Amino acid sequence: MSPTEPTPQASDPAPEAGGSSLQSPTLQSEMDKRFEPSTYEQVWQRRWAEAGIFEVVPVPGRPSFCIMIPPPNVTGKLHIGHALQSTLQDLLVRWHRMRGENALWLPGTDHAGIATQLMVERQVEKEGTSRKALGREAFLERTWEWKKEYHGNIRQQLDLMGASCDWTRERFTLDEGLNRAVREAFVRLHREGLITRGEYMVNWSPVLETAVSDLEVETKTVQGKLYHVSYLIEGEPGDPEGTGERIVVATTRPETMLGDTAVAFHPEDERYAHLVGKAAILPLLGRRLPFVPDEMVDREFGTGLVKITPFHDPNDFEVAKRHGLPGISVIDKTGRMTPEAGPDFAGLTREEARIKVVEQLRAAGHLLKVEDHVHNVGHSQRGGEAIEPLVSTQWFCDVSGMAAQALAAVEDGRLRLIPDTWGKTWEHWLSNIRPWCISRQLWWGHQIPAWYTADGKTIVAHDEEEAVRLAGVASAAELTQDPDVLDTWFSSALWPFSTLGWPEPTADLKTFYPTSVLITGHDILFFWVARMVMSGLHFTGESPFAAVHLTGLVRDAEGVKMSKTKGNVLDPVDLIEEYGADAVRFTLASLDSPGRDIPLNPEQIAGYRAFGNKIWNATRFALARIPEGARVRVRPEDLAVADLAAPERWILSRLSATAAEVHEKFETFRFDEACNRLYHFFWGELCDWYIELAKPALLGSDADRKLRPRIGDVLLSVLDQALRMLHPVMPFLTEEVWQRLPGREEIHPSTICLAPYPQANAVWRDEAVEAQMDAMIEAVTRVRAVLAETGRERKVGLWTASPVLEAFLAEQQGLFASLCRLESLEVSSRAWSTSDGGPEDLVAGIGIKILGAKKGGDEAAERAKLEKEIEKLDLEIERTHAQLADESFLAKAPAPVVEKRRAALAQMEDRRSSLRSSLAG
RNA sequence: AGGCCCGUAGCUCAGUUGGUUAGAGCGCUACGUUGACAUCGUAGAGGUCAGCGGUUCAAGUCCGCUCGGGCCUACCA
Repeated sequence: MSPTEPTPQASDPAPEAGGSSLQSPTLQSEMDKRFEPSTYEQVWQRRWAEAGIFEVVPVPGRPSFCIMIPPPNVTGKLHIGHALQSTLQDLLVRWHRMRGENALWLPGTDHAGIATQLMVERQVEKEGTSRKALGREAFLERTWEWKKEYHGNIRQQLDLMGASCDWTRERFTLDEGLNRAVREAFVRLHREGLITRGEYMVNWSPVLETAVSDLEVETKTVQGKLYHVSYLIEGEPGDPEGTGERIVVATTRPETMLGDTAVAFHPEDERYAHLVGKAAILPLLGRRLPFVPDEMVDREFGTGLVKITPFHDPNDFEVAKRHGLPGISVIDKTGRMTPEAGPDFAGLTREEARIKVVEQLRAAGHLLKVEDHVHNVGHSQRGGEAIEPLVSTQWFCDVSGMAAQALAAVEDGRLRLIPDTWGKTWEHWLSNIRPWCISRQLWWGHQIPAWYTADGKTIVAHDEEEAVRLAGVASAAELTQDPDVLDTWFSSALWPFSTLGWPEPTADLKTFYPTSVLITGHDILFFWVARMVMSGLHFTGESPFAAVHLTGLVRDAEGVKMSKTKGNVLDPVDLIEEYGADAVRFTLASLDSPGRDIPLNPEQIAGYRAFGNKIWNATRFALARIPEGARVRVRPEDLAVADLAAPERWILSRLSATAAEVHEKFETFRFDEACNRLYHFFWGELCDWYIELAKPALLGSDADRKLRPRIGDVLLSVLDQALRMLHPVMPFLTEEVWQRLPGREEIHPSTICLAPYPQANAVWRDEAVEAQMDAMIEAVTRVRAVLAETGRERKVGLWTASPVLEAFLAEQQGLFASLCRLESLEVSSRAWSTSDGGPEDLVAGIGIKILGAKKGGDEAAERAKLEKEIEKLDLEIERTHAQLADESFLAKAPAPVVEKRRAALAQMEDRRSSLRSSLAG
């Protein structure tokens, strides 16, 4: 906010800060010529933590803003994608904090069931033991130890990034409170009939030995084979030789034929209608396979006959259900063949069995041909091996009703997806959703709150005590708890409210729920976002956040996905070490444009580090050169524009315009454009122009200074507000530099983190001075260019037909000359004549005449350049003439557009005549 | 198989509801070091906006098709 427009302030210093400045040791020393982020970044992070300024004590009456961190894997390491997401989350939370809101960024970690268990398994295997040998209790103890050991890593890395999380509210998906929420959710869903236990076909990972959900299966296209196998048709009873008729089925998985119980064909397939009531004989095992007609079969594919393996293929499972066919398990949970596969195959792996089945089929003359065949095979996302569809008893959650709710929430705007192109994907997935298999045969996770009695009853309860009561047994000893744990995403789905104390109606829940925005990668839209929305709507009646900002994937400089095997992984910790966290943050934020992946080039980070150096040095210059007693001004009357010279009025106007734009860009999650505005304001407008315009007064005599009242105050105040505007993106540098500004303690006594965010200030907007300055800037640039090209003596004449502009130029004559390093400058109201010699030009209504003598230079090249420029103008003038002669353009285009074209035409014609006289002279 | 996104300067990308001669950063070229910054300054070169067709007074922008790249979803044995 600007000093003129007070809003609720976060300016009350945290008690620990004691109202005094948070001193950084580096503040004691002179500012070095170069900035060195590593000298102050972590110093500030520690100071801020010690002062507790990110610990939220909600102030009643203020708006709340809350972001839940997408909890990283507790034993993991932050990758560059986390760095991007953390940057954006921190940016938003710092922005809202500076706007005086109750701004909470709640950190935490995820127990990440499979991933963590695998890591610990690998560790104990290195010690020569195994998970199973240790037993559940001992293994879990090891896993908790592991968690404790690595837990601090995530915080440390977030600290490096400058994350302003409230660590007093940190949560872990397996901690007591969240476990309570998980049990509550499970019991409620069960009592509503949405969670059930049953025997169904699931995606089984033989390596992990657990069921996984549909989402954890990745379909990969593989080059496989299609085996054509001939089956004999069973003869009439009492006819042991059979009819001699053969049929041919095609399969990509011959080993599953050992579990076949039928052969299917399309009900309308004339070729096979006569087979109804008959059966085929399964080669190798001699099992009788009835023929069944079923719509599932595609008549065009293969022979139009499909072998049915109810227990090892999801389609076949459905067919078998429809026709009452039995199923036979021939593959077990470790991926080996069962005794039911027959003595020749029992104990073999799936792969070995395939080879042996094919061998035996070939030997028996049943293998007709083998074709190459490209098909899709589901693979385990974690284990990497082919998923085995298996029938097993699992817990399922019927999410169809919740999915409809989630769909509606996006449709009616309670939840915004950003960018909104994700709406279609959202709709497609949610309207085709299937029951969610939520049980996992793992140990690390939330154990399912279900108990079994000796006589086979299932009791679902919040805890053992309740289970004993409900079961009507004497003690827990008579009950066995389900050994399985819940899918990790089941607890993550509750994250936005379980972290705030749900199911208890806590103060935090009231203050911060629903949360404001979720920032995460689009890769977990279904895994996590959709499930949070579903459970949020179901349990709280509200979307858990008002908006989801989905970021792209961070790629390498060439746009290639980062991967360890390619060796193109950029580690945020390394990048911070080399460039500083602020530069990394600025880069990531400025690359976040909607719906795009993010190519990260270290050269670009270096560019933004240079920007940091620019900020550093601009401040260093200001502090060294401002007049005695100059200070940051807070109140508007201290910087009344009426007293100020044009450059001061101009930069304050630009500052105000920038604040308005940045506000709009942050509001709409256009972090890239906000960063670009900030960059261009600071470097392009403040440094390149305003500071240059200030130099004659700051470095010159008292007389020079008299012409520029309050110049020091203006420079410091603009710096102050620019730093505050930049703070959410570059927290460390802005704090380090801002602390040195005299008078900044009136903005906030201890830290920029709690200083108000600058807002547009209408009294500073000055369209007239902006127009005049724009014209001057254009003219200065043109003069520099002409002088550079022609190598003339630096003597220049300006003229303009506009009296207002002429007066302005006359007033700024000294500055104009200094910006172009001119020896002399004349300003007049009339054009110079060709006889005055020298090239001329006309930009933004200002005529330019070079009055200085030739000092050499390539005359032919100059003429060629002029000619080219005139040619371009000719073309454009001709086009514009044609357009303005077009009746339909004049009739249909809006008047302002026509007016603009007319004005443009006049300008182009004026300019052309100027350039022509240059050529003539 | 269906859906989505992308194709703009050497590279990576902006470009709001269609409206001046299409922008930025990096890279490149020339010049510049009387003290904020060489992590710098000044200026410059560089684009038939993938292609074709359509709508419109007007298209990088809207529509259709084609080509090229990427992603997601999907049970064809």
